[in-house]
Order: sequence, then structure tokens, then C-alpha cells
Amino acid sequence: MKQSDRDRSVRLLWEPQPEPTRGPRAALSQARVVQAAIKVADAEGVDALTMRRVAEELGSTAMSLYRHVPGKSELLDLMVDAVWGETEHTPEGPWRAGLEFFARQMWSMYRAHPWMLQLTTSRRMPGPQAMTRQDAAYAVVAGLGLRPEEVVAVVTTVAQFVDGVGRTMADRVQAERETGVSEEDWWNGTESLWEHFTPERLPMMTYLYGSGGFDRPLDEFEFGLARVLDGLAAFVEAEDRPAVRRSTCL
Amino acid sequence: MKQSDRDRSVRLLWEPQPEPTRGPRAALSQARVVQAAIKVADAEGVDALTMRRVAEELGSTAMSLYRHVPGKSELLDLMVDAVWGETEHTPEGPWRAGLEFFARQMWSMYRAHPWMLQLTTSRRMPGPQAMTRQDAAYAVVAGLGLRPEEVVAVVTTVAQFVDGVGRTMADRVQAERETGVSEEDWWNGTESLWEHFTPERLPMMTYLYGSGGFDRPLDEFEFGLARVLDGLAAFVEAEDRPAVRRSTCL
DNA sequence: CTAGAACCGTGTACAACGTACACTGAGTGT
DNA sequence: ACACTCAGTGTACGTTGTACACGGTTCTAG
Repeated sequence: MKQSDRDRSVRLLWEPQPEPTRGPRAALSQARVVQAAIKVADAEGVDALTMRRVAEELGSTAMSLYRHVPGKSELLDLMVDAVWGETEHTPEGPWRAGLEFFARQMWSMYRAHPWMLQLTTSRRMPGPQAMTRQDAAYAVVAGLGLRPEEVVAVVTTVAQFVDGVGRTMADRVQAERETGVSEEDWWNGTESLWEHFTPERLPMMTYLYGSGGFDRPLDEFEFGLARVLDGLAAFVEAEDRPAVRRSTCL
Repeated sequence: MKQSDRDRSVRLLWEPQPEPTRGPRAALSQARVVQAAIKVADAEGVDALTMRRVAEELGSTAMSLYRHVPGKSELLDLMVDAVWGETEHTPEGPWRAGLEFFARQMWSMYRAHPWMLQLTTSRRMPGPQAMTRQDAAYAVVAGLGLRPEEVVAVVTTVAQFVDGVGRTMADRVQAERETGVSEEDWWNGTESLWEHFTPERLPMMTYLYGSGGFDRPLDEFEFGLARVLDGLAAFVEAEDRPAVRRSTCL
């Protein structure tokens, strides 16, 4: 993305859109395009999210969308920020309750919009809704006497855990949508795979499977979040915090 | 994916490929196709990973690949499992050291092959290399007296955290590859964005930025992993473990 | 030995996708 | 009234995965 594209994306996300002073009345608008795209992605998944499909949702043609968003990548940025706008800001209060709130807001958002976790990659331009939510999460940690980079790291750890669980969840949702087969039925219906799960080759898995460890799984989000918060508590409440080396350069 | 496609994918990953008994000597092989694809993805990123590009790497044509892998999705499954084959199995020993080893193996793998975190989504068929590594990780936890589903949850938490950090890392690597601009230079060079980061709108971010919280970031993997392991330690070593409700149905 | 089958690689074509460009018509500013 | 701006649409193109047909190579069965 060139500098000029970056600046344009910033204006697109952060500044009010200029109102046209001439020309025909627009049947579409950026907000309508974004909402239609979110509706399509929510209902049909990330692979259905094409410019043609969105335009169809609006009773229009694909090229008309380009009057309102410069491109698909920018549309995705707008969608992500719009969805962040549906979440609440983390309220002031104890750091743990705050981070839990933040994580739950993210989780709810991802559950409602799993496509967010499946977007084409590379750097997305952050928008105001996402940034203000992140800002509020930093705020509940900032009063703990941590160094600034520790504040960032604490919030980042929570977010990255939720992202990881969310990705798994999103992939499951998509698989079920595509195949009409639930996660459980998929594993139960793949006998050819289980034939290869032998005690010689996979001793722990066969033991765990035989013991019901996969039949009644714990809630991954709940279990993992509690552990992450416990670990952060040990860090936050320690008298003498362990030094962590700086990020290595990639 | 239909049942028959599933069975085929299982055979592809888990069973030795039948040797042809007739016909011309093949210039290509499945292993060569997989290795060429890994090489392309490592060097040029996930977007460059097209059948045409892989074929070009082999001095062949795209359609010839289909003699050796049934489709691109199956090629991706094979690639992922091949790369897992480069990692070491978690050795027997203390649970914490074991999980740390597992996490580091994953991290090294993702650092060498960031495309793994960026594959088209939906359910991937697990292969023998990935499964045996997971099996070994379960093994270091299994002797702790946890319930089977707790064993699964403990290992899953670590893996999902690493996946979350890895995704962020992969996106950065890709962005830098595409733009030739480093993460740091990107943020520093996007003045138009910083103009919107004001104390009124983003008080914590501007404070953290001004305090150097973003200049010298802590290593996200190291910091987060330590916290996750601390949290798991509290769980594993607790006398009376908190009950976690079961996974909700999606 | 021969015909047929199995198998390999290639050429061609197609559906689908994002989007550049040109055109037409609607509405405004001078 | 005219020039300009702006919205929507039609057309076309490059790119991607892959179906299908063809020609050639090698082996097996009769």
C-alpha cells in the first residue's frame, strides 16, 4: 500500500465523508454498502463476500460500489471498524474485571461476525471504533504502576488469545456452513481417519478419546481466558516483576 | 467436503502413495510438488502460492500438478503436515517445560513458514506429523491427575495463544513483503493517522505513545507465553480446581 | 506380438473475481 | 445555457483453479 493509499484509507475511516454538491442523487451510500457487506458476510461467510454479491444485495451492480468505497480492501477495513462500533467500551474499574469485559466484548463480536477472523491478510488500517475500544482497555491497566510497554503487552496478550480462539471458532462455523455437517458429526463421520488413530501411533489421543476427553470439551474461551487472566494477575501483582526481553526484529 | 473427499484426503495424508505400475516415468512426484509449494510460499508469501507459480518452480505446467495432488486445498493440507514434520516431539518431563517446548516448536515453525497462519479457512484435515506432535504435548500433561477434557483444554490454550500471536506476526511479515516498509516505518510514516490520535479521542494511546510504550515493545510471544503458563500453573497446581462449564453449541 | 489399459504432461477453455475505463444521464454552479 | 461534477452501468481484461480432451509412454493380458 503506497503512502497515498494509506492517507486515503485514513481519511476514509477517520474523517466524515464529504457530501456531494452536484450530480445525481445517490441511491447508494458508503454506510449502506458497508452494512450490506456485513449482512452478506454474516449470513454466507467470507467466501461469499464478493463485490458482485454485495451489489446484488443492494439491487445494484458491482461497479457502482466503487463510487462509495475505493476498493474491496477498504471496504473490509470499514466493515471491521463498523463492527467494532457495536461493542461497548471497557468501563473503569478493577483491571481484571476490565480485561475480562474487553475479552468478552471481542468474543461476542467474533461470534456474531466470524468473518472478521478470516479476512485476507496483511496490515489493516485501524479505525476509530477499534482504537477507542483498545484505548479503554489500556486505561483499566494503566493505573497499576506498570511500565508503558507492559501496559501494551498485557492488553495485547488478552487480545491475541481471543484472536486465536476466535480463529478456531470461525473456521468451525465456516466448515459447518459449507458442509452442513457439525464439528462433532464431522469427526464422528470420518471413520477412515480414526482407523489411523491407533495406540501405537497416537497413544495419548486414543487414551483421551477413549476417556471422553473429546466428547465433552471444556469451553475453550472460558477456560483459556481464566488462565490468561490468572497468569496476568501473577505478573501484575508480583512485587518484583520479571524482565522480558524486547521484541526481536523480524 | 463430501465424505468421499474426506476419505481421499485421509488416504492422501495418512497412507503411503501407491506407486504407478504402468505409464510414462513421472518427472514430478507428490513430494516434489509439496516441497516446491512450500518453497514458493516461504519466499513469496501466501498470495503467490498459485498452481501456476508452483508449476513454474518445477519447470512444468499447472495442470501437471493435478496428477500428483487432487487439488489446491489438498496441497495445502500436505504442506502443513510436511512442515509440522520439521518440528521435534515434546520430550517427557515436567509439564511446564514440556508445554514451553511445544509452544517454541510451534513458534519456530510459524516464523519459518508464516503462510501457515494465512491459509484459506475452513476445516483442514489433520495429518500424522501434526497429530503426533499434539499427542506428545498431551503426554506431558496427562500425568497430572487432570480430567481428560482438562488435558485437552490445557494444551489447546497454549496452542491457541501461539496461533493468535503467530497470526499477527504473519500479517506483519506479509505487509512488509508487499510494501517493503517495516512495521515501525509504516506507523512512523503514517502521519495522517497520528493526526487523529489526540488526547481527547485516545487519551491512553497518546499517553502510551508519548511514554515510549510503542517504541520498545516487549516480545509478544515471550511475554504472553509466560503469562499463559503462569495461569496454567495456577490451575494445574490448585488443590481444588475451578469447574469450567462445557463448550456451548455454536 | 498386439490391443487395450493405465498413466503422464500439456493445451485449451471456462467460470468467477476485482476492477479499469468509457459512456450516458442527472443535477449544480457560474 | 453551458460546462462541470457525480452516479450508475456496460464492457473488457488479467488472474486463478480446474474440467476435459489429446497425444504419447509404458505395462499387462490374451
